[in-house]
Amino acid sequence: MARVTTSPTFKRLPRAVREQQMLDAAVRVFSRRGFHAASMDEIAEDAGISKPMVYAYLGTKEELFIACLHREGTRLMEAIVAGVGTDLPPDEQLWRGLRAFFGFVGAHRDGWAVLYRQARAQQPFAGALATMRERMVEVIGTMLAQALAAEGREIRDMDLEVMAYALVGASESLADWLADRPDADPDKTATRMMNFAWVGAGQLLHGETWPPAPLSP
Amino acid sequence: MARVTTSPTFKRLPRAVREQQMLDAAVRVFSRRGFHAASMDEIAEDAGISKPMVYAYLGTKEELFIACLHREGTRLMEAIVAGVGTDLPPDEQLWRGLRAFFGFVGAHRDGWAVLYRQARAQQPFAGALATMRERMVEVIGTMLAQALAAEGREIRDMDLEVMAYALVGASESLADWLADRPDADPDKTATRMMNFAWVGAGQLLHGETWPPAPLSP
DNA sequence: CATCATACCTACTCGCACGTAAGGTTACGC
DNA sequence: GCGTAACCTTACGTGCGAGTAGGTATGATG
Repeated sequence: MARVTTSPTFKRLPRAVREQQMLDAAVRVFSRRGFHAASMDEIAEDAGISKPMVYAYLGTKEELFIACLHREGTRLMEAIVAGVGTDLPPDEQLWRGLRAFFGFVGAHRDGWAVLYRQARAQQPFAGALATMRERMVEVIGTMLAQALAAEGREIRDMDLEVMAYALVGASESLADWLADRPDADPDKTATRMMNFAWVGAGQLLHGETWPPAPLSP
Repeated sequence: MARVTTSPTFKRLPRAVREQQMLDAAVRVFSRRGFHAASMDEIAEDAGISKPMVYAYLGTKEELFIACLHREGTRLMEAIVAGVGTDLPPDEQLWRGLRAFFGFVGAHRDGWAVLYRQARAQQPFAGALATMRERMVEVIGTMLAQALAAEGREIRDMDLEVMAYALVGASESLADWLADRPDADPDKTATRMMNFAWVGAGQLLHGETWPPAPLSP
């Protein structure tokens, strides 16, 4: 069938490059439309390529979404573990983790939207996301457990897990807050989160803050 | 066209009753399938009624979802304001709010899933949900502001807002945790949340807890 | 008992978007 | 220079599900 095909003859690129472009486009489109409302046509167009290429390289819509999820998730994890030094006091570790986390979200708002806002809701992906969250909860849990061990104290495992969940949840919520406010500063957000998580609302209301800065630096 | 229509001739019910049945069904189906994967046919079938009735009473799929959102949201809000007494010390107020909140989620897991897991992701509804969350944030913010005023202290508005967001976010996260664990106890979850939010991770690790119960009652 | 409104049904239309068949075109090795 | 493989296209087939047309029962009111 195909007609003369050629308009101004676009550049041909190696597969690896195109794949990244497609993933970039997919993340953008999924992020602003949602999984279902996003059409493969729009993703292809946004990537400057035609639809069958997307199918040829990344497979079906679901597989494409999984690929996005995987890439963004890996990036986030890497950013965090790179930020958290080892062998530091627990509050310092937490602080660095939060800084890295909010830094990432501030710099990759689309990725964040795909990763959490979308994946959490859509049935087939909730599992994959849950796995990622487990890992984060585990990381935080381990950190807290070490802090406890250093003090020679003990808390039930479930309490630790719940605490880690609360921490992760609060962070996710503030990440949403941050993602919706382009002018907000990731570092300030991290500071506020740290104050809330470490010092607690009760002490915070009494004027206590996490060392050394006052509540609003 | 229509055939003999009648099998054993089901009960005819007044509109108000059917509407509630439909909403019940819609919440169930939306909750387990997600907005898009849910079909109007399945909702109708689950409600024990045929599709055109749904359109006649509740309108299009979007409108139906909005109706679910509205009903569940109102119920949640009512449960909370009923729980929070007025003119109590702030920690007591927070504690009661959390109890009511987790109690509601424990008893209406489907409603919770629709309200948050779904609405947050789907484009057209994010706005409506955001409004509801604003209200909650405002309620909490006001509460915190009163607590501050009682102490004669002051914090920037934005810090209060962020703190409220963190609190709401942590609660949502634990609500998810709770919704996924049928055997978990809402009251215990509320206790853990209260400890985390009020006392803070730092003090918690030192063995401090919120009065009067120890960490795991 | 006629009449009207309300509850309720079966059986369709129709568009959208996933996924694909079949065929062009450029680049690179030999 | 020539084959062949990788890149890229247009133009479909197809299924599913939102929404509707048009008709049937039932109960209330005169």
